[in-house]
Amino acid sequence: MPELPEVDIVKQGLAPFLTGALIKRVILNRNGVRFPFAADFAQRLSGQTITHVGRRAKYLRFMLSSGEVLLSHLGMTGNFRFAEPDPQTVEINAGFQKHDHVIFELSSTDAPAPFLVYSDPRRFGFMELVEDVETNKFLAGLGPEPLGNSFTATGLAEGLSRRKAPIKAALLDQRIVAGLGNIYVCEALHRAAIDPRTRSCDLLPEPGTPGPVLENLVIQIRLVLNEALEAGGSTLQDYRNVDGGSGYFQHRFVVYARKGEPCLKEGCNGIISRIVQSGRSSFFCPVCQKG
DNA sequence: ACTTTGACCTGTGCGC
DNA sequence: TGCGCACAGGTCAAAG
Repeated sequence: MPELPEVDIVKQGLAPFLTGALIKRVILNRNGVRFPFAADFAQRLSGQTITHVGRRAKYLRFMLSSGEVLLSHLGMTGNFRFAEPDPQTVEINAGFQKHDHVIFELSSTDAPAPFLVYSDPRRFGFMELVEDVETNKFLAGLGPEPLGNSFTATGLAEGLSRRKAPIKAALLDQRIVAGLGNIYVCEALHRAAIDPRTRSCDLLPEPGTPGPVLENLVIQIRLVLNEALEAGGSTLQDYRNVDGGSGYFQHRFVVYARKGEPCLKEGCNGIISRIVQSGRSSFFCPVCQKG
């Protein structure tokens, strides 16, 4: 899926066109994606104006004039695009594609096309209308934004201090830090020279102090996310920005998907390994990534 | 309380 | 060419 940088690029692509746009109606091409849509989902959206488009962790948040918020998670393969209906067809949803599940008809002065289409082949994403963002179950337990001021080495140390799970699994846990996924955890751990199998609690020199290793890890997480943002995110297969374009950060992966290739760290002669942790691939250099 | 595993889906690429 | 298998950016519920 889109991780934090990709979701943010989507937000940046949507915000200029959706802010102030009126949702004239919503067409659902199936009952739900990952979760079923509420029975009145389309009806509650119709007639609303989008007042703001934001992001929290990997969630998009569309603030509505009603005060409700449309929460959208892209899962692994979710994407938004603007589309024109086929003028030759009578049916409103003709001309759309197999996995176009939700179609918003907009009244917007400057959107590239009058329809905003949510497409998601694997249907791991979901959309939900929430009345109170503060108490929403998906948002309530999230950890700090990794690019925000509340993400600190001290706070990270607190979260890891009693954890015996590998650091790889802990950084994927959105309650520890919110927005990282498999790619950027692999890349950040390589930059920080940390073996992904290291027990989280072992990264603290002593309980209560983050120490230089976690201080550096925080810096490296921020760096890799910022570099990915500047590159427009990473495109593997499905991820596309709102314009249908690719990101470019995949060309700058140092470990992810590089099994068997040489480590690119200056002076390191290691070969990138792939192991499975918590059912996910971890790529790392066994030579320069030590606990 | 913490950790791991299975489940949810479709598509793609590879070996045979 | 076709088939089966492994794998893919995520996260939740259930089981250990």
